[in-house]
Amino acid sequence: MDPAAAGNLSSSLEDYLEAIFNLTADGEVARSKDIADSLKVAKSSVTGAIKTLAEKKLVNHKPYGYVTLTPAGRAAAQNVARKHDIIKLFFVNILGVDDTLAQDAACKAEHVLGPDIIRRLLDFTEFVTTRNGSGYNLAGEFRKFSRNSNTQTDSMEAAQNG
Amino acid sequence: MDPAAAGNLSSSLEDYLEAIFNLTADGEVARSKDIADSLKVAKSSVTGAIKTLAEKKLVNHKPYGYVTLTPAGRAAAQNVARKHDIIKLFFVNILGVDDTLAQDAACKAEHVLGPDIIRRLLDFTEFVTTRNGSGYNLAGEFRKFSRNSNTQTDSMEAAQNG
DNA sequence: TTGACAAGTTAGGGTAGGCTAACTATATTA
DNA sequence: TAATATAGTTAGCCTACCCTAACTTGTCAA
Repeated sequence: MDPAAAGNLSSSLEDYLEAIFNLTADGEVARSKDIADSLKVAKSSVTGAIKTLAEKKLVNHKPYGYVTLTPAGRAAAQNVARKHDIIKLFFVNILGVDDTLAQDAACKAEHVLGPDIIRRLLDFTEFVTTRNGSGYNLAGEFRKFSRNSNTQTDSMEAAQNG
Repeated sequence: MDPAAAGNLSSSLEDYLEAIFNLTADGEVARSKDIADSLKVAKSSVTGAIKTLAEKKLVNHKPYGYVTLTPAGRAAAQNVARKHDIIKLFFVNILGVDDTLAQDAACKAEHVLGPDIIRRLLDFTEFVTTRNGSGYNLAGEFRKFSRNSNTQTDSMEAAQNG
């Protein structure tokens, strides 16, 4: 897991890596077409990204063949995927965000939150969940609290949502 | 506050708007040089961004003059600044993140979190703070919980931090 | 085994955003 | 008021991504 290569990845390249990771999770190989579909980009964009990732030794690829992650690529992808899961879990389980929205937001936030904040977010979610087991349902109480304080601002927020 | 103009701003343009907002907060005018300094970009990059923002009617500007926000620009900037504050407050007051790190992370996250999540984050911070007032210090308890579970992973995270 | 269709690549172009260097305008100050 | 320093602009270049269109390769079924 070469830190020099995986350390400075753009959001875009992290997305490609994550997509390959998800596509190959069940032992399948990733094909260019599937990557394009899952990221909703053109096939040629995938070719370009794969080329860049291959130069960084994060994926294995020979022309017209499928794509697999190198150990370094797998580590980097796993790191992104882990961030994604932690963020989404916090959004859904603690904040009570709708699953789809949480998914979308996690896809973006995963590229901007560093390891310190991610660790704390994970710990916090675990902390609240643990306390929850020991009698008091903090997330549930927050749900009630939240419902009361937000009724008339929703339409204005919906208009801003992107 | 024209939603068509302010709705599709890039992270970069939001940063410029926010910088102008902060520079003009105390009734001062914003000068190109100051914007460049605060965003750590070249003067010519500011000129280009200002031109784009002026086309979108978000700033007032005449060549070699200073820059002010239009009502629409002020609304958009305020929205970004508000997001920033809410995210940072959550990081610092709830997660116990260091101020500088929280500031940096908020600068990035403010561009990717939508209004629904921002509202919930604000509510949640308020909820925890309110409960805190009524006897139980949740954030403080989390601080203790967090300290115990993280001692040996820190060096590895420091290496990844960017 | 050979078309035909699907998958992948290449070529070329567009936008956004950054940079440096050189120029122009403004402000300061001797 | 003229010289100089600072601020702002312009021109030109670069990188990162994305796109479409056209071409090449691979594969599967008749």
